[in-house]
Amino acid sequence: MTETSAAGPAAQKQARVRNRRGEGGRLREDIVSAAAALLDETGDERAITLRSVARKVGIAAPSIYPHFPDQPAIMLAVVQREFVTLEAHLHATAQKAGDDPRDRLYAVCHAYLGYAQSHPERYRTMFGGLWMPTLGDNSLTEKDLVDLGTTALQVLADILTDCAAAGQSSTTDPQQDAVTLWLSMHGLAHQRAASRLFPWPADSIADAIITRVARFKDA
Amino acid sequence: MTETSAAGPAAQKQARVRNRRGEGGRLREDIVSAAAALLDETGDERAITLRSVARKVGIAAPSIYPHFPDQPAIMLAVVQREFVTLEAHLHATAQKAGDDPRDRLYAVCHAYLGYAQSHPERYRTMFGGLWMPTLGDNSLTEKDLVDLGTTALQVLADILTDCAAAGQSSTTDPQQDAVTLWLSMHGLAHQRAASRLFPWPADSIADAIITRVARFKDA
DNA sequence: TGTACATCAGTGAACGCGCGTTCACTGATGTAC
DNA sequence: TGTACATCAGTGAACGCGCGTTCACTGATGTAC
Repeated sequence: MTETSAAGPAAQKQARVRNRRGEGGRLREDIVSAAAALLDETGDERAITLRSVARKVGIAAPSIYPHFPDQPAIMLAVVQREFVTLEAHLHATAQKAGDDPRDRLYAVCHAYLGYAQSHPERYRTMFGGLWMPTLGDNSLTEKDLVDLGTTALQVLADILTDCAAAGQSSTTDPQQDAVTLWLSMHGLAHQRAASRLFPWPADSIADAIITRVARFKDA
Repeated sequence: MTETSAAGPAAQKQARVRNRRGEGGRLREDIVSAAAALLDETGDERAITLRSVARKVGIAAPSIYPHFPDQPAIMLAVVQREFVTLEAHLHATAQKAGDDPRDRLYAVCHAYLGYAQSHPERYRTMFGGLWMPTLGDNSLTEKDLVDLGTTALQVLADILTDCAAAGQSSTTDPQQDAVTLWLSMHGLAHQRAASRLFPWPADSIADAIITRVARFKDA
């Protein structure tokens, strides 16, 4: 989860060189990166306009149109890419965490919370719901939205199934308990992303939630 | 939690009559009500502009200024009023729920979730964080923001203390566990408010969370 | 009781700004002959 | 090998719109005399 590929040269001022013939599609990636960078910098989805993104990339505003039909389409692309990044991060964490399912569950949950904490603006946007206006006013489809995040949820469900198989969790419905667990993590992650002013208790609060919601036997 | 006082006559078209002398302050309430109504209707904070609020109230745009210095000040007033409503609702629910602390805790949690479900746009705005731009760009102070929601949290903490005293919960730190419980409820409430498309499990999910996070002894 | 007047509760026109979107265009570059 | 040309990757000017904000104003109404 480094920043190297995401921010890139799109953040530069105006030294942008035109893509070679046949490589015009690269601009699409630059546009998405610029929008993500703008989100990180301003912390406000409202700052992501067609014109502000174009300025950030270093192109004229109409140059967006061959790549995106409207502003919500850019937001969707940002959010989709960010979900892929998050899910890859969770998968990698699960791999590294070793064979014990319980350890894996803790590791993945903490990785999830860590992502939200290091990219609060992106997290807020991904789950905030504001970037997706009324369907029909724009180019977004219902399927675009339903698909988001299902992979991340499945990672949790799979590990919870392993916990049950290993006799570590007393869950009888890992799929449902994974949703429950995610919802609890989301409450913590979202409030952290939304408010620095909240009366935060000890860091161990995450473990306290995981232990109990995952039905670990020593809870 | 009826709508009678909140929506009021401000929703009308253009039949607005000028307030009597000395009662100009009433316009302030009408402005807040109009902003809340606009939020319910559009589901989008971005739709709440000085001009759109003025149109909704049936006044000229500059008439806002004697009552609010800027748009964030209107948003703060909406959110503050909504928190007062929510907290009154929780208090009333706790009163009605009777003497058993455990029953009271379930009742208050369900009342909280019910509020979020019946006013998803308001809930999202109250906790979404988008309406509060960088402090310093506007008339909002840090204290304005910290104070929000502390009463609601205290309701939970008080009941959890009662649960412990009655031997129903094994919590040793009701204040911290109230925060934990609220964060879990918030995850559920916020995701409900943000996405109708989520793969929602059974309704009993709320009880499953409450029982375990509140450390009820039969969890 | 009548009347002058200060105040209150707003209005209406105007400004400059950034926005999304359109249109005709330009200049570099790969390709067909 | 040279050259004409189609295509690609964008540009620049312009439009109408809603926004926040300013300014001088208006007309009703309560009040002092």
